[in-house]
Amino acid sequence: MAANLRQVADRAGVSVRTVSNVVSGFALVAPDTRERVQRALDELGYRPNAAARHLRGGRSGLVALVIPEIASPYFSELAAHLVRAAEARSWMLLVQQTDGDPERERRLFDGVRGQTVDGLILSPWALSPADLRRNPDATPMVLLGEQDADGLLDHVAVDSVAAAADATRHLLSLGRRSIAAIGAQPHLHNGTAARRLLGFRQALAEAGVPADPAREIAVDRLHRADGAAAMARLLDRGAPVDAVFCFSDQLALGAMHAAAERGVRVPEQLAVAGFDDIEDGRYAGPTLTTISPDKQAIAEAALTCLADRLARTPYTGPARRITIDHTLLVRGSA
Amino acid sequence: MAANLRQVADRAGVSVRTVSNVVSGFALVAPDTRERVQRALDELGYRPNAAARHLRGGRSGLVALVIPEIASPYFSELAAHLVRAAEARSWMLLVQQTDGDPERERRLFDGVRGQTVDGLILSPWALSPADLRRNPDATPMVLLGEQDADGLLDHVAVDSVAAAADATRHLLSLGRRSIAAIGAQPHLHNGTAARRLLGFRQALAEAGVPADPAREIAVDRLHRADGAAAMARLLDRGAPVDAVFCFSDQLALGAMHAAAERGVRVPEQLAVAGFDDIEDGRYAGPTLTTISPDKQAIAEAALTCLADRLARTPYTGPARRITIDHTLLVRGSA
DNA sequence: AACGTGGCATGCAACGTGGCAAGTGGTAGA
DNA sequence: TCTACCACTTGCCACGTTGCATGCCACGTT
Repeated sequence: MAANLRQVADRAGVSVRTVSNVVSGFALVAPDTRERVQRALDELGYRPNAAARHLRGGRSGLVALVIPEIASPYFSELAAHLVRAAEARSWMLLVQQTDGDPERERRLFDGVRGQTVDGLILSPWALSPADLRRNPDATPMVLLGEQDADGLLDHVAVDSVAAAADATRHLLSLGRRSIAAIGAQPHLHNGTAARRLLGFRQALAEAGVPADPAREIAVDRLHRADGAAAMARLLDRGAPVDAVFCFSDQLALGAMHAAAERGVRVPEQLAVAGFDDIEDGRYAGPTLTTISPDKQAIAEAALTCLADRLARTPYTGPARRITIDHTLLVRGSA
Repeated sequence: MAANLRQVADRAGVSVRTVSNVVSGFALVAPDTRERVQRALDELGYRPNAAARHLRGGRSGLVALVIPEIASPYFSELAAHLVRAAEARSWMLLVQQTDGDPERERRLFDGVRGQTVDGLILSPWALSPADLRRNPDATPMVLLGEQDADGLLDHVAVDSVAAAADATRHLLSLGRRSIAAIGAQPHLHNGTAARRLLGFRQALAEAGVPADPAREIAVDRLHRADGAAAMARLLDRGAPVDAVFCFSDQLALGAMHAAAERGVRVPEQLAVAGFDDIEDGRYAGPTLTTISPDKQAIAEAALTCLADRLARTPYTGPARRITIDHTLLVRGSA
């Protein structure tokens, strides 16, 4: 097995080049020659050598996805869409995780490229805009989320300001006025958290509800445990809270868990809204009201960006900033 | 950028071969030469060309993970461990999903190999043992789960019979006697489901509880929705059920959801146990009692198998069947 | 009969790297 | 002074593929 073009060519009595033409199907080959070669291909079980094609053609057929954590439901659901969308474009998806570590993030950001992958889909966590701008080679790259790199890089994201405002307005529409936000990340260059906080504040301001910094809870990570801890802090402080907008569903699920542990009823005493529309939220008790980004559209848009950049290499056109639709899904928790 | 050995060699005033020696660090190079070359490497920002190395050396540094769904929490958590374990061995992980489609499964099983990846980690869903045995090239391969391919392929799995029996015995120890099982898959060549059913039956038999086929519910997939539907069928039938062992946590979470919808209290009226120990279970209401497989150990074992096979290619030694430890985690649901 | 054309097939070269074995220059010992 | 040896360096080749340019042949035209 592992026959190469030369062996197939010998067997079919033609040149290597002709076999290559048959395999790629593009060049001009006489029908009977084509058939003879095809038979040899089948008999020997020929499979194109990816390494040689990569070396010759400069394309690996690989796209890297660099994210904080693949085990996080939002990212694993997104990865599922990306794998499918990539397959439709004859790409395969390489998954790398940074574990939220800036050093690893920088290393992967620099390292995965180097002719290994055709493109890079990066969800930055701690990298600063300055880090991001430093794109040493011409590897096409798309950023997920709103990192505000001065519009120099392709971005795909929902409008976090609008979405956060939508969620907050919904909580306001329920008559809640003591609304907290969980998920601020002032210590990170994380445009996403900052923009969700902005949308939250805007909606409160619109409704004439005074901002209360004590109700804006920062978290280190976006795990359930962080949401639970934040909720616990909020409740144990004793200040009135009748609703909470969490910047991710994971945070929201953790927050609901902490509320349940303290006997606080959701949604009666505490309305909870999340962000991401992960599957768990649909089965939580109560089911989670959330902002649903169109994940399939994100995947499609990201790959389209890469494909476009790749088509005209080196394409140094203006960065694209693609905004993806979102929906407010009202369920049981708010 | 994208300098190659030749350019570095020209700059350093040495031969390509010497630069290669410096880069790989293995051969004999005079200290001052090494330093000079190193400077040229740094100045030009040299990065080894993955394609050329792959072509020359036959190793791509890639391992493929072929699973039904990356969005499924069990698999995404496992993938997280695999990415980390792979990185420790200088491998990168390529993720492919079959969506439970036998045709795609077969295609990926055959197709990903072909010199593209150094190894294959496969979690078969619908492929028959006969399909699995047909390993056309020598690409090292590890199976996750118990597919019973006559011991011809490397396997890594927990002992599903023992684990299912452990979970069932726990339900029995609570005094429950009307115990159902959700997750049978008689229509698939799925050794895992079959073995969990076997363990379930064994534990019942040990306790002298008669087997009741009507309490063994089959499912098509392992999603929450399947668990919810199965639970609904079970409850709506009106036959007494005071406990249920689900073959996955996703099924269990769905089942708990369906129970809650019908006002059935867990664990008072219905004890629920799952399998997989996914993160959601730790935050469900009530928290989910489950069998916890050591996922990190699975990841390590799978990669070790691949590495061993790869080290002595073509290693046609006997297949290894590695059994991974599991623990029963007793939490709120049972 | 010589020529041009178009359909098809082929040889050469190169992508960047690393194994192999030979080559270089210098030093120590005979 | 010659040789043997050592430490270091190098040229050549092959991995499998595809772009390019060219070769060959048959057929129809002039």
